[in-house]
Amino acid sequence: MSGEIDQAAITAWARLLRAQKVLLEEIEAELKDKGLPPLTWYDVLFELYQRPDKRMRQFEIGERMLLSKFNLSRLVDRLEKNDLVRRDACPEDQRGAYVVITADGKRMLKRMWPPYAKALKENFADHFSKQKLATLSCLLAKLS
Amino acid sequence: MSGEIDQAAITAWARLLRAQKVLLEEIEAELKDKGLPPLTWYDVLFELYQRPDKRMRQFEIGERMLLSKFNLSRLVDRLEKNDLVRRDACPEDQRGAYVVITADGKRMLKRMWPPYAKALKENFADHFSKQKLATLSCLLAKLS
DNA sequence: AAATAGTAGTTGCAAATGCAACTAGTATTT
DNA sequence: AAATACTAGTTGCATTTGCAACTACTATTT
Repeated sequence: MSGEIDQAAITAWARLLRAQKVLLEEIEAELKDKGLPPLTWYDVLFELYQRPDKRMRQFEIGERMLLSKFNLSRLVDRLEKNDLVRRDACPEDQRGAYVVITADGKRMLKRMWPPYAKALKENFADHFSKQKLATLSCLLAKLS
Repeated sequence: MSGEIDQAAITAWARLLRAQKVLLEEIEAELKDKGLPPLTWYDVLFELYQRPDKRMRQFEIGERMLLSKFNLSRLVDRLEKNDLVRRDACPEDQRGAYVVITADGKRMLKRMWPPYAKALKENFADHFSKQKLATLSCLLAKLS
């Protein structure tokens, strides 16, 4: 509310930036090490998997993942090329299509989770008590 | 320490990811809107500016900013092309050079700060009390 | 002091990202 | 029902990132 920004805020921001960067790199490295695709693929597949009908419109994925439509368009291309998703006709709106997770996609999700979880645990979860995790989570929620 | 990763940890991680993404986008948008270069440029310039002699070896910048040497090499190219830094000879080690911030570089730093600070304040600092900021900062510190 | 290993930085190439312009369909206005 | 505005998604192009191979120098071994 006041004019100036606090030094404490800058420090916190710097740490947030750094923490996330390190963590992301660890996770990506772990996935790559196992010959698996990048984290973004997991995110898309997981979003789809969560849905009762295992499908979403592209723009819905974009909203959830905060991804621009042009990038998403090509990300879905890549997933499709690897048979992890399929584009199904969308009778309700002929402009777009449903992105549907395939059997291969579900398998990939299962294969990606263990290394993802491992990296997350070692580099993130294990550094906090349950109590502190809750606090952190609660604080970060204020930003969304 | 235990085998499984906690749901609370996953949620916290998801929020961290999301918060940082939104924030970064806001900041970059603010800079772009003012016709200014990306945040990474600010970071390099600031690292240099902080030094008593206003210069650093490339690998030092890389260590501080967690940037790979090849990306850094080209980032410095871009900065140099815009006269924001200079590469000075390094007599102690002929393999590399000193990256030095120029007068233009310092000016750019000053121009970039207000929009950066504004975005940071509005999208981050203003959402927290001093107390909560300290807590957040302290928690994030555990990850470095 | 020659040989070997290691480090700093660059460069070519492939993949990913960001942007603007575009196509094609939907919704709203008149 | 024609015209206009809007939305979903794609594509071409420029910039950026990531990787591997490379050059050039420094440090360590023998």
